[in-house]
Amino acid sequence: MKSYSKNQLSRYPVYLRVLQHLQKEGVSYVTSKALSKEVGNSEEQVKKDLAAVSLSNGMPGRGREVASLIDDLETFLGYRESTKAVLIGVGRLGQALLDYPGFRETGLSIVGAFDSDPEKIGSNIGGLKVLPAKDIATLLPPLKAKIAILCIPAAQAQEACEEAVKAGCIGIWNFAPVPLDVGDSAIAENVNLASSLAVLKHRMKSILKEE
Amino acid sequence: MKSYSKNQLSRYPVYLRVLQHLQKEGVSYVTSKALSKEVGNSEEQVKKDLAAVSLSNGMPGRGREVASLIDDLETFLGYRESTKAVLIGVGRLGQALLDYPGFRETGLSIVGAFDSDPEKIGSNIGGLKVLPAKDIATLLPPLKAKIAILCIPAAQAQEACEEAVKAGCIGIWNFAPVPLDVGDSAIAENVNLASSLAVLKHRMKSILKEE
DNA sequence: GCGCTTTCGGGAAAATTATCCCGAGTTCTT
DNA sequence: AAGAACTCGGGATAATTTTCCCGAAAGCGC
Repeated sequence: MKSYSKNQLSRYPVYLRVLQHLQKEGVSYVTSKALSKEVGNSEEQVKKDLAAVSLSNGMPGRGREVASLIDDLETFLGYRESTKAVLIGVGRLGQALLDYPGFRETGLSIVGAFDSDPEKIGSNIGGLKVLPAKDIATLLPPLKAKIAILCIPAAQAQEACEEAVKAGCIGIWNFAPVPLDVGDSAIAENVNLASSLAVLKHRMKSILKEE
Repeated sequence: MKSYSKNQLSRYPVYLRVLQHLQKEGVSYVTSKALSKEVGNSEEQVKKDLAAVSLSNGMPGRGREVASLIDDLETFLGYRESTKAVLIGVGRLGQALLDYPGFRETGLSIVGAFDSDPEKIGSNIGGLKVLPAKDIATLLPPLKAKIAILCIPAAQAQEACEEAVKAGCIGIWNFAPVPLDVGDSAIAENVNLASSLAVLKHRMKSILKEE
């Protein structure tokens, strides 16, 4: 079976987003070249990426059918099937994620929220009743969530991660800025804003120097 | 001059975070092997990464000095100097970022907030008075911000991006899920949650299959 | 219908990134 | 104090990722 690098996987949602936008504008065929302009990658990379997940072929001289590309990408990315997740840590960031309407179209449905703050437990945030974090072991399994979204301070992340994995989660979406040890029975994906910012700041230096 | 790949740059804040944690625990020397265990990368990669930004050498048989590594990393990452930024779009996510205390230690200071919602304009959020987005052209330049943090819906991102660049920003930290065209005089860095989630979901498949 | 242009597909080459490996120097153990 | 065990640094090797390139096929203009 084909394998996909992290970078390559990251590009697919971008293609999909652009294709959906094109479709809304009534475009029904698109060339790799045109798509590469939109997303900022090279034409060859777009071609290889699409060929790797698309069942249909492009037409020489015309391009690829937008509708079937969207089909293929949504299927490949699992947008068509629902994946259940729980959110751990209902702070500002956690609330922002609960509120984010875009998750629905990616097939992610947040079915539970946990927090350790007594003031928040029991309250209703984003349509979910906040559950006590200390009872994850008993309250999480019945929710059948496969993903745990960690929006808690770094100091508590490892512990929460372990509890979530024990409670049946196989994916940890980690927004805390620390590396996690998830063991072999789960996957961790980190969203590290400090890393993203480091890349931006370093790239900015080259512009400052040129001027 | 040495160049750094995006992935490599992303790793440095992770090293730094772990080193700071070790220092708090009273550790003064660390080996590449020990550090590699903490961050989950290979030992060789850690060695190369650190050698690329560190002025000091490690001691065979003993490792590297934690304090000087922290020094070197903070300097390299620009944590020691303040970088000014404005935030555009004070929704849930924007407010979460305004609130995030971790930015201060990375040298990022948010000096202004813009929104187009009349209800929000003029209100005080996170210690900043929200300014009208339509007046970015005149209100942004005096703030001397080099970075614009875009927390707005996809449909408005490109326009806001162009305004920010025109107003003097050379870095666009884009939280909208669309690729931006920033021209040659600026750098864009995307935080695309859909991409991150796509990576996680795809990796999770391998675990589901094994069982 | 017939060239001309465009675009695809995929093999080959180039570039980049990560890993392997070994000599040299330092600490630890006995 | 001498040998064993680590660890660093950095060159060499391997793997991966990206780019280059060309034949074939489809659309377009005349």
